[in-house]
Amino acid sequence: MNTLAEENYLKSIYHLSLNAENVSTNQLAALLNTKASSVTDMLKKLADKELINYTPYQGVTLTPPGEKIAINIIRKHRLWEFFLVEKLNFKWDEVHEMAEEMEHISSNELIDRLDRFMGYPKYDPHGDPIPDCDGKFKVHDLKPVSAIEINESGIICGVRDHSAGFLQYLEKQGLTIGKKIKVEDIIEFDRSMILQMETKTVQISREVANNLLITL
Amino acid sequence: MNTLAEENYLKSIYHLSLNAENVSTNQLAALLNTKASSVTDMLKKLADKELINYTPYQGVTLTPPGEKIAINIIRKHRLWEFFLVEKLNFKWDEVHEMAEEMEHISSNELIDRLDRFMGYPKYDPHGDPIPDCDGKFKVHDLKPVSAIEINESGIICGVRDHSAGFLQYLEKQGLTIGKKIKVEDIIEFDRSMILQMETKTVQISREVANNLLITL
DNA sequence: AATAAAATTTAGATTAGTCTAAATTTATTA
DNA sequence: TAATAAATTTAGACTAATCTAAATTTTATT
Repeated sequence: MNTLAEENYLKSIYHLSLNAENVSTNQLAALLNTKASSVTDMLKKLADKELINYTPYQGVTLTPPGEKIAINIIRKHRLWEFFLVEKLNFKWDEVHEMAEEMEHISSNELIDRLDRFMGYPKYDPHGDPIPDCDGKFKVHDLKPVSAIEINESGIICGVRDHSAGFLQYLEKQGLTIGKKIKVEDIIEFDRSMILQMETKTVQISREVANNLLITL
Repeated sequence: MNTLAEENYLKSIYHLSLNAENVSTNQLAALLNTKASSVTDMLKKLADKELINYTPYQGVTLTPPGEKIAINIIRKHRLWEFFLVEKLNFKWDEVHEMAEEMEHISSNELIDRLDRFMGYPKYDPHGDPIPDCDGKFKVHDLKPVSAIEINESGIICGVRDHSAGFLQYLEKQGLTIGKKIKVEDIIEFDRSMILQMETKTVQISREVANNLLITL
């Protein structure tokens, strides 16, 4: 098995890989709250284990075995988040830190049974897809609210920013997963958006619109 | 917060304290699968933190704060074991290793909610009492089957040996928590015992009888 | 293309937890 | 009670993961 630190590096490389071909040392250092020199050391170790492809100065990518491990950790993280919200009634902004610890519980049998216990959920409380026991998951393509025009509408299906502060703000505005919204107007001055919802109208900044994801 | 190693030492000291006033370095080394010299190092560290009372060569006891931490870890361990058996349908011999990891999930809010979710269970799958959120628990006094006479009876309420092998053996014989047994005979030669149960009669060795706990 | 800036790696040190081997203390026993 | 055995601690070393500071490589800019 891999150490906690190794698992966290693989997970971070996976996440950063979604936005860029090669993941850089500095990107990892920033995400992992560590120093670039520490990252370099770990990259060598992971490369020795053939979990990443590492060329000095050129960044890294995951090998297939490395990606498998990363996805398995993400599966665990999201299933535990689902458990915490659905079974223990935590709010969606409260579960991230706990799941950061729980994702390292090693047993796959445990996580598969947890999956069954909860009825094989497809999405976690933030709308992120939960990989199945073979690591497969739908990448339903979402767009930020900021990308749609006046009078277009969609259903809230995810967030880009997972910080507690952002999630709490959304909760307060009623902008939660599954809600239908329609763009009523866009303010020219700051491009903030006025959204029509079932029972009310809310105004959100461009920043918020960029981080709120919908399907049409 | 304390490290994983520290938590495991405190937990082990607690368990060993139940059988002896002072816990010795070698006892800890044996239980933790480590060397006496490693134990000494850790004892110094825990003494610095005032979690144990340590006098060189004389063994250790837990301080009140140390005991509180130990009991909290045991609470977590037993609640997770209960969860694994009751909600995820694991068998009683399968859950120990998983709970060894899960007991270190730090959030107390999480464990309190888990407790509520399961209806505040009083005993774990092996019959051990689960401390409540204030660390209190009943120490119902059990005796080994080997301590009762012919024609006396009792209800199985716990085990001394928690190894998977022993638990599997008990399961196969139907000697599980809650079952009523009566001593029908004791074989003089090896003091093995013949137990009358609801639907059948089983013979168990003295060794087994010593490790199977009942209430009268 | 030369130089400056940014990114990355290397070198050497640090901490937690562990180890072996040697030294010391306590317990046992002849 | 002196010698021996057992238990424990100390000394010094090791590994994983991190750090700072210096060196190197890549990228950007005149």
